[in-house]
Amino acid sequence: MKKNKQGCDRQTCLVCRLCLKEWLPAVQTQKKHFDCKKGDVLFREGDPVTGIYFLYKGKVKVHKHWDDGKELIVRFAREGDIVGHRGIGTDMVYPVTATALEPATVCYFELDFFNASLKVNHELLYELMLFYARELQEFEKRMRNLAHMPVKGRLANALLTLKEKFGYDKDGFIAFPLSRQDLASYIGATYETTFRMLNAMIEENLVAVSGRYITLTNEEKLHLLRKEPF
Amino acid sequence: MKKNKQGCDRQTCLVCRLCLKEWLPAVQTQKKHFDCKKGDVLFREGDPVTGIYFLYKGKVKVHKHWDDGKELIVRFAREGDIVGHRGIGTDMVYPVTATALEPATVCYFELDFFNASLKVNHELLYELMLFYARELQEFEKRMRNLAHMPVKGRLANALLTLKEKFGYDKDGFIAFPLSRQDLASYIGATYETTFRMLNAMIEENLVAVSGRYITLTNEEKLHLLRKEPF
DNA sequence: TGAGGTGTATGATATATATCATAAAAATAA
DNA sequence: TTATTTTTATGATATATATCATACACCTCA
Repeated sequence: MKKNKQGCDRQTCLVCRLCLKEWLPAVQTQKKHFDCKKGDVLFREGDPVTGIYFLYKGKVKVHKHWDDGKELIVRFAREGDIVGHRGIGTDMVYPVTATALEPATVCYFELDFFNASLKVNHELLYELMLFYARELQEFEKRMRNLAHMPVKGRLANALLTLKEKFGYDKDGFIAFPLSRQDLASYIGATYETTFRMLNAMIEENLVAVSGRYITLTNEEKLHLLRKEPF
Repeated sequence: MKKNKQGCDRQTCLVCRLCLKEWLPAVQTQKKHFDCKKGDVLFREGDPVTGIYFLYKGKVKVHKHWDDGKELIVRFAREGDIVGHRGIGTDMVYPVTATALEPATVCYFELDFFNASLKVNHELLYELMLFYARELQEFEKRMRNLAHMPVKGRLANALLTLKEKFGYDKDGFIAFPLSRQDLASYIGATYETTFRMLNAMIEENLVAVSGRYITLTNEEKLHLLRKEPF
């Protein structure tokens, strides 16, 4: 991960978008930019929290480890998304690791400055609060699914969610390519089971796959697989 | 759930504690109080969000349902805790149900007033944001545990957490009595497995049980069961 | 150009956990 | 008090999912 000199367009991240214009000059001087290549780690679980990142370009996975080799992917982030906010509010160590899935550029704020920004910019603080609130809702749902929904349903659900969140690319595939392993870690299952389930879904013509690219060919049936309790 | 006339001590909930003193008179006129008895539902999953609750007295479980009969208990709340904040920020329907585990009294704010309070009271908003942040961290951890940790570990972990959070009562039991079923729903397992695991832990002298009251007799070994990856 | 890693692909087997069935005990209601 | 529901208690069985083992295709990098 090395310093980037070009900087950003000053309108991608929450801070640029929601701070008072009087505060923006401070933002410009404090903000740092970094480039990282595929596989680079922005921060690692257990590291002391130094600051907050905003993804300016590229894709990142945020994951939590277990027992060396196993992981749970907590979230996928893309352009504009905040990363590292999980470090706020507690132990001052990141509870997760963030790894670039492709070459990426990030905006970075040191923690003190970010906190100062929150104190000064009510709107920013409010949006951040809402962001947390929405994430919390999403996680509780995923958690219930993990507890009660079978792997196939979780997979269907994950694919629908990815499609809703990232849309299709020009070739008609979900604009977020994923290795089978990452898909498995995201739904909280092993590689093998995920692989088999995905194959089953291909057989049933629910999805079609080209390498790491996936597309949904029967959304209705996929919806049935993630049937809600009510 | 019926109206309570006595009111509260004006220092238990976040709103009372963190609002500007100029705002407190408004708080006093807007705040409503309710009494509810064991089993009463404060709000139900799917209900439109009308407001925010603070527990003034008693204990409440916050749970999410699946497939009629199955549930996941998302959180236990006691005096001073906020309940219903999960309704903020999205669909405007509660994503969870809140049920009293014993007779309880709650302070209630209509959503509009609560939002106005957030706009006016920076400190309140900041604390709420931090609260969400901490909850999010906790949930991600629980989610990873759900994905990778066996039931026994999750049970050990839950008991340790409950003890840390609620402490012991005067008889030396965790000050939060729970039915086996609720314990099971909390760790995301069936009643039967939870029951057997708890029995195993009693055999091994890790815990002791008296009805719905539990105490930890060997915390060290319990800690080993929830061994962290690093 | 080969070597070594990483992701893909499948079958065989093990096992943790859910499910089903049933009953006693305890709490709550009538 | 009896009646009825809820909670506790256990055994037998089923099954979803993990684990283990192995092979091949495909990058990439030295």
